[in-house]
Amino acid sequence: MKILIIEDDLSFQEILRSTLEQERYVVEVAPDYRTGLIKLSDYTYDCILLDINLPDGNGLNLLRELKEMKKTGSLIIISARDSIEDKVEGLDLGADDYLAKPFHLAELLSRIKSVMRRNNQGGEQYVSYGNVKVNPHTFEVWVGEAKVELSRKEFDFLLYFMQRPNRIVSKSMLAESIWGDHFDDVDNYDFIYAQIKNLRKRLTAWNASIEIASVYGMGYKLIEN
Amino acid sequence: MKILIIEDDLSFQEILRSTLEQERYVVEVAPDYRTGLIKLSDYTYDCILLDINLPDGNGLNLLRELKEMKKTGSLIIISARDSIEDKVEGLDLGADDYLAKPFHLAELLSRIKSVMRRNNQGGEQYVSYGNVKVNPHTFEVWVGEAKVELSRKEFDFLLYFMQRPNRIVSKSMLAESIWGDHFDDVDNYDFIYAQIKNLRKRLTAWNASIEIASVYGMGYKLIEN
DNA sequence: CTTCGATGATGAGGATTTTCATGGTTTTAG
DNA sequence: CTAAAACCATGAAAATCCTCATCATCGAAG
Repeated sequence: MKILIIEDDLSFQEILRSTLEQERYVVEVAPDYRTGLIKLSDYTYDCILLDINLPDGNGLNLLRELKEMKKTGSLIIISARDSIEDKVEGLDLGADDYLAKPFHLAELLSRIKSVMRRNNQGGEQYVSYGNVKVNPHTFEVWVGEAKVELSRKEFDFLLYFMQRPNRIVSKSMLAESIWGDHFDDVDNYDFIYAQIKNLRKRLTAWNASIEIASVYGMGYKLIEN
Repeated sequence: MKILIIEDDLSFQEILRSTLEQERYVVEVAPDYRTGLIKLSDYTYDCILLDINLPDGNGLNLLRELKEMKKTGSLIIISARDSIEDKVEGLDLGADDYLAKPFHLAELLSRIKSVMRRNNQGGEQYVSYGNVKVNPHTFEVWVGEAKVELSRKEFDFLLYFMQRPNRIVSKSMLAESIWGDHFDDVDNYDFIYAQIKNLRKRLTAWNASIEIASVYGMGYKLIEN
C-alpha cells in the first residue's frame, strides 16, 4: 500500500512517515502543492494525506485538480483548523475523510484503514507496472492476460519492486522488508542473489515487459524494457 | 518484547495498546495501582509505561515498591501534568524517561526503543521459562547450560510461546504472528501442526522442563511440567 | 589499457518448510 | 453409551529456501 503525504510542517511530516512506515506502508512525501501535484501525475497512490494549509496554495485546489485527473485512491484531509466550512467543502470535493490537528496517530491509522476498506468495495486493488499486475491481498500475479505462479518469497520480492518501479532498491532494504526483524546487519547477501536470479528467470519465462536491473554497488532497480 | 501499560484512562490505554501491538510488542494493561502491582510481581516486563495519576494511589509509590522488588526492565513515566517536580522525583526514583501528555505516539515509540537500548548495554536480555532461555536478538536458545540448535520457524514458534507462558495461544494468532500479512483467514492449519510436532520433538530431545500442551478447540499452551 | 579488489551471478546440494494422506482423539448429539 | 463430526497428530513426499563454491563483471588505481 502506497501513501503520499502532502504536508509542509517537516517535523510533523517526519512523524507521520515513520509511523506509517512502521505500519509497512510505502510512504512518499511532498512538502508543498507543486511537488504534490507532480508526484500525483507521475504515480498512483492508494491513499493521500493532504494538509489544507500549504505554503504555495490551498490544498482544496489540489483536490479539484485531482478530481479532473480522475485519479483513484483514497484521500484524507488533515487540517489545523477544525472549521466546519473546510470540512464540508473538502468532503464535497471528494475527500474520503477529514481529520483536525492535533489527533492521535492511532486515530489516523484506523481512519486510513477504514477509508481504504470502503474504497476497495467492488473493485480490487492492484499494483501494475509494464504488463505485470499484482494483487497484494490474494497473492495473484498476471502477465498480460495470463495468470502466473510463483513462490512466496518470489512474490515478496516482486511486490516490493513493483511498489517502487524505477527506483534503486538496496539489498539491506530488501532484506529488512522481506525477512523483517530476523535480520541484524548480515554481511551475506547470497540468498538475495539467489532470489533475484529466480525472479529474473520467471520474468523472462513469462515474457514480462519488465526486468530487474542491477545497479553496481547500490542494489537493484525494476525497469520497463 | 513485553510491555505493561498502567493507565486508568481506558480509551487512551486502548490507543497505546493497539499502537504497541502493531509494533509487534506483547502488551498487557493494568487500569490501576493494585492491578499493576499484582502483574508486576507475577511477570517480568521489558518496559513499563506508568501513568502517575492513578485512581487508587500515586504512581510514584509504585515506583518505590518496584525498586524494592529489584525488578529489571525499563520504566517510562506518563503524566498529564508537566511539572518539573514530578519529573525530577520520578527520574530520581529510577524511571528511565518521562513523557508529558499529550505526546505523539511516534515520540513514545522512539523513547521506548532508546530506553530499552540503553538498558540493554552490558546485559543481554533473555526470555526464560522453565529451564529454557531464549535470546530474541541473536536467536540463540539454551536448555539448562547447553546451547541448542533449531530452525528459524521453530525459533519463531518457541519465542512466541515463551513470551506467553501458560496462556492459550490460538492457531490464528500463531499464523498471524509468524507469517504476518501473508495470511488471510486460511482454513488450513497443517503447517502449524507440522511445526508444533517438530518443536515438541525438539523439546523432549533437549529434556526441556516445558512442553506445548494442546487445548482442544482453542489452540496450544506452553506449560511447565 | 591493464590489473586487482570488490561486487554480483549461477548451478548444485543440503536444509527447511509446507502439503498430503491417513489415522487417532476429543466433544457433542442422539 | 455410541456414533458422527470436528479436531489434532504424524510420517513421508514435494516444494521452497538458503548456503556454498566457483566464475563473471564492474570500477578504480596505476
